[in-house]
Amino acid sequence: MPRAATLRQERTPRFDARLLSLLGVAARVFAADGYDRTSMRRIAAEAGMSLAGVYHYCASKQELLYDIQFHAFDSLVRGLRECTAKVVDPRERLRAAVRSHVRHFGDNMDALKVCARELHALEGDAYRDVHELRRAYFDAMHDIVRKLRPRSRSDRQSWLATANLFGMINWFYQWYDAGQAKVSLDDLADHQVSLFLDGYAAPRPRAKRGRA
Amino acid sequence: MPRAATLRQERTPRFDARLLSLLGVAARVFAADGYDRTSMRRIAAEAGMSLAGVYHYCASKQELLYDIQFHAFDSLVRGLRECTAKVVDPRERLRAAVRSHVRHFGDNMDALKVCARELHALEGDAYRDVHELRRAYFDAMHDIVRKLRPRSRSDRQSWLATANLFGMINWFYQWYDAGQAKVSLDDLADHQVSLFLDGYAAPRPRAKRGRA
DNA sequence: TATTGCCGAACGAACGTTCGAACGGGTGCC
DNA sequence: GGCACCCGTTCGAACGTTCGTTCGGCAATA
Repeated sequence: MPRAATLRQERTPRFDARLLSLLGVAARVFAADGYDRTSMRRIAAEAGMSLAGVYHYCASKQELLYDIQFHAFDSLVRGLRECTAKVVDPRERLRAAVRSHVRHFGDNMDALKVCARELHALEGDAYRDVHELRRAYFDAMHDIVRKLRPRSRSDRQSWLATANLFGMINWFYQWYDAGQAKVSLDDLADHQVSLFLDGYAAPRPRAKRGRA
Repeated sequence: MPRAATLRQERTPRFDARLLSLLGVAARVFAADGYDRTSMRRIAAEAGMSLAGVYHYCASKQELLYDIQFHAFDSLVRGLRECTAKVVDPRERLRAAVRSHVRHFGDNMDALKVCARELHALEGDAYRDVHELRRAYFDAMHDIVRKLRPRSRSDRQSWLATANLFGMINWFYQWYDAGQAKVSLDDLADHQVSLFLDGYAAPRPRAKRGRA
């Protein structure tokens, strides 16, 4: 399966728009019911077309899943680069990164659920492609975390911290309901950054960086 | 489906042992391939029995999943109570709780993966039962977190912190490989507790509790 | 007429589950 | 001891359903 096949070879604008809409429907149903429990017939029905009609826009069910995950991580990586490009202070870089992540997935929770749960449903090159993108995204975040404590010699500490940071900012798909949320996405991101940087027991003992 | 049906009505010791072994095989395969992608034929083969033989020990595929999740959370809740029973210091209570959690799932990663990913595969009463247990476990951990800052009026802060703590200590099934791990489970738990309590930017600014 | 968009109908495979029958070691009766 | 009988255990074979995918064809558009 070529990388992002359906997204690369350009068709008519109408075709691209319909495909994008189809991917949105597929992501929603995959997120709600799980990839394997979702039938192509269900996707077709929710997209308002026939079963065979779906196969006019994609080659297979797995390609739908691949496109969803590839697109999600691709725009995630690009968003991270843009958001942190002009920020130099390490703590503010982290805040920008987490805000980008949380906002991105909060606005598009379906894709996050699919990415978090259905990587293993991909096979062969599709798996490798998405896995590579995930790795690139992790490494970018790891770099940001590493610069928080530049004098730390061992990479293990920063690696572990990054893994746990991802735990925080990825797990929220399990409990965050964008519809009736009591906290905004930016507030959530700030909470997570402050938790990660200064901990819960001592929320603001450090005067080094003034955040009231 | 009655609560833990197959575990409650006691059969011969041989029966119970074989069922327990079957549940272990099922958890392993579910964790590796996902609940829906796993066929009963595959479970039967890995368990060394015939397809029909599996149905001698369980009523359905979903009951296998239910028993795995119920047993996991049940022993998790009980382990939490035991580990924190005699600890009074709030920080040490949290450490004991996280150690219990990480050790429990680190020794039994299959069950954690299944619990984290396959709750929605349960239906009806089975879903409600497991959901209830999860809620009870979360509430117990929330109580521990709350006592870290007793003067905090709002519950929202502690609730958010607990949710993010669960993100850390649950997400590690995504990257922790018990086989070739560079850190022990207890070290990982300590790292997570220290990260949660004091943050990454200031690893040990508090002299209150001395951990070199 | 040629191409694109789309559909109804079907195909082969795999699925979860069921059923009837066989095996094998106890138990009681002759 | 020999025998019938039961019950826990296991199995092969099948059932009905659902799945992903394909194919021939029909409108509409250019």
